[in-house]
Amino acid sequence: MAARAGVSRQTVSNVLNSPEVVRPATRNRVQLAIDELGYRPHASARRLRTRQSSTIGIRLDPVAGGISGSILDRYLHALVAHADGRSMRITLFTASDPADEIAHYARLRDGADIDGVVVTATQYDDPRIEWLARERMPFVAFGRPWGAERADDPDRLWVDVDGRAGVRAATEHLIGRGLTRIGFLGWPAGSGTGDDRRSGWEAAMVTAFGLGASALAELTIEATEGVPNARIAVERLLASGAGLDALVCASDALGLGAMMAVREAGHPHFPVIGFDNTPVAKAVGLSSVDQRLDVVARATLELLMGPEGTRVLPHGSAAADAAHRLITPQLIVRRSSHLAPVEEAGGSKAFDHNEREQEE
Amino acid sequence: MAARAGVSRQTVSNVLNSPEVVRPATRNRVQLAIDELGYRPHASARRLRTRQSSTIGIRLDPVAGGISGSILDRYLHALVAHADGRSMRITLFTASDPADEIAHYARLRDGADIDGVVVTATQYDDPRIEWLARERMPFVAFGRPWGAERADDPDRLWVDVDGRAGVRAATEHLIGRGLTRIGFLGWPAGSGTGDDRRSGWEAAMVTAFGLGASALAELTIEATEGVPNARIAVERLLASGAGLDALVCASDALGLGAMMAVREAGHPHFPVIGFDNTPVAKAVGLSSVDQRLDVVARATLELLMGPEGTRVLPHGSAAADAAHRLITPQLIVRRSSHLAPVEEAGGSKAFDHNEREQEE
DNA sequence: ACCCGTTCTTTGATCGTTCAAACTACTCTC
DNA sequence: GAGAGTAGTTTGAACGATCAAAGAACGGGT
Repeated sequence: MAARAGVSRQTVSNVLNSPEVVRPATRNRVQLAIDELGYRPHASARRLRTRQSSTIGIRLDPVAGGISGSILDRYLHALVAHADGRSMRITLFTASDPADEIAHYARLRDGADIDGVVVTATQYDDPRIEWLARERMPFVAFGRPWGAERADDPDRLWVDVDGRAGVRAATEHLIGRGLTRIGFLGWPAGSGTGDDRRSGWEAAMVTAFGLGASALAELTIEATEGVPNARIAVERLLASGAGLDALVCASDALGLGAMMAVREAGHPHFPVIGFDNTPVAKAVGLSSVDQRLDVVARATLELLMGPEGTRVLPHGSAAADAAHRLITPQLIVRRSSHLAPVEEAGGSKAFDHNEREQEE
Repeated sequence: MAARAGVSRQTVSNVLNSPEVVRPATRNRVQLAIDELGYRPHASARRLRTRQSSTIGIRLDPVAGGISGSILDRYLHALVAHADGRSMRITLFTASDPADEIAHYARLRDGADIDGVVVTATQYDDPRIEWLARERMPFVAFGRPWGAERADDPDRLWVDVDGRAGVRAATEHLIGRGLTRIGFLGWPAGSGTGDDRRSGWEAAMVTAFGLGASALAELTIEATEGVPNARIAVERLLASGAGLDALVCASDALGLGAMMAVREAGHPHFPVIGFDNTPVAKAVGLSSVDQRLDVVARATLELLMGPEGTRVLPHGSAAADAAHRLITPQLIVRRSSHLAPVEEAGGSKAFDHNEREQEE
């Protein structure tokens, strides 16, 4: 015990946890002894006494096949960095299905291993979220609850990226460059995220050109996620001779597939924009919409722990207007959308000037 | 306390930790009470008493730019899964540079937050490894210590992937298909990993065709990591009219760039093979060498905790022959290397039959 | 019956912290 | 100058598990 500074253990504890109650002179003396002896409180002892693990659990996805796998990765990185700033730690687990994941939640909570969880890859009527809410366990979902259900229930915290706004910005960027027949390559209707993104394109096209439903449908292509699917779909489209000026895509995988198809078909300047700003998009020069995962991660912790707090808030303590956060993403313009013969619109879009740096 | 089964706390503890010392009848009775009450030991209390955190720390890289970023991700996933099987948890941290990373090690160790660490992205004379060895903190490096230094020091545990063997297998696969002028697209000489991979190609070429140094040099292309760099280098090569039959590459990024260049130059069947088997390779049908990160992760824990153990072994307790593990990777053959007009060699190489499944 | 060795179970002590209450020293008030 | 109030510090207890040693139960041999 570092009571070598001639004070009691409790005073040491106070210096570390509530410095303001300790007289400055004493505080300095203790601090000096701490530095000198290199004393660090024993984390487990503290956690035992305070009944707080200061740890947040998150499931590490089994690398979701596609190239967008790195989204979670980047989000996780930002989350860990911000958590560190709040003296929180992140612990990982893996699960094979939602039921398994719930079992992990229960196990980790019962063992006082975690104070709360971050839920990713949310689905319609997600059983995990229902369970967490029922058990009154603190959590934040990355992903809105799609569908009619309680998206504004203050007991179900969530953060999400405003895909609609992002795709709208991408579309308007192309419109601003003088293009008119801008297609949308998205997933089959029915996925919340996909429909949301498409709605951004739709809004931009309707606003700019007043298109009707049939015109919009004509400009829409569907492909399930994956580079080859997109490639095939776009090849087919090109073969059918549909006159398109550009493509906005629901993901970088779709964007990459589209780009490969149009380039091979001999259109080196045909503009394509993806979504997610994955490393691959950067690598191949594909314009894309960046989710600003750093901002999302910060918002996640703000919901879970309050704006400045250093501990996880109890379930159900959020104000109605502080229970959800929708982050506006940012368009990153690269070669794939400004190589073209069309004049540069000179807008205020972000440019990616680092395009070649820091490849490892 | 679950002494509701009519026994003392210690007996409950024994049922959980050393069931063999408890009489079966008692054990069953206690187990029943445990299940019934849903009792879980308080992890922090146990950790305080046993002076073991049962936690391994690992740094989460700031997403290393390139498309190979997902390597750590997949390794991490496997590591977490295996750790769970040994009742271990993984905790993450981020660091801006080696010194910062070392500071994290010290902090986490002094706070009894971790029992050991896994070190990734190792370099020549890695300061982190020197520090860990000096402090006698348990650790395993993912990556051999390149250079002359003590690669066989039993105090410096490491696992790595045998890049040489992987590239050799890839090259031999092409040779088996009747190709002869097989080039190697690699990073500039001087990186341990890169030189190791090139040596596999060299070995295969020398064995098959008895090439000399100048012939080998003629077939070697250099590009720094990154899709565009590879693309440019290969475009240049094609323009210069060097007659090549196929390309083996040091990474998927190089492979992807090469593939884009040869496809655009009108060679849809020119075989290309990458390395790392990233999701992107899978997505675009690029043959690649898979690092078998699951095996690497298992080996990591075996070095850190012994073949079956459930706790981290003290530093320096490894036998000389159990301190390092070199994992042989596996060639995954896809369209990029077997579309060709050349006859299929009918070898025993692994095929990737899942190519389109489970894209999210 | 008695003692003895085994096998199984219980009892105190302890890990290192923080909580809650008690104590000390000092200042202020009337 | 006695009592009340306040700021700073110390003391005992507790968090919930495991360790080490002591105690109880049970057969078996003499």
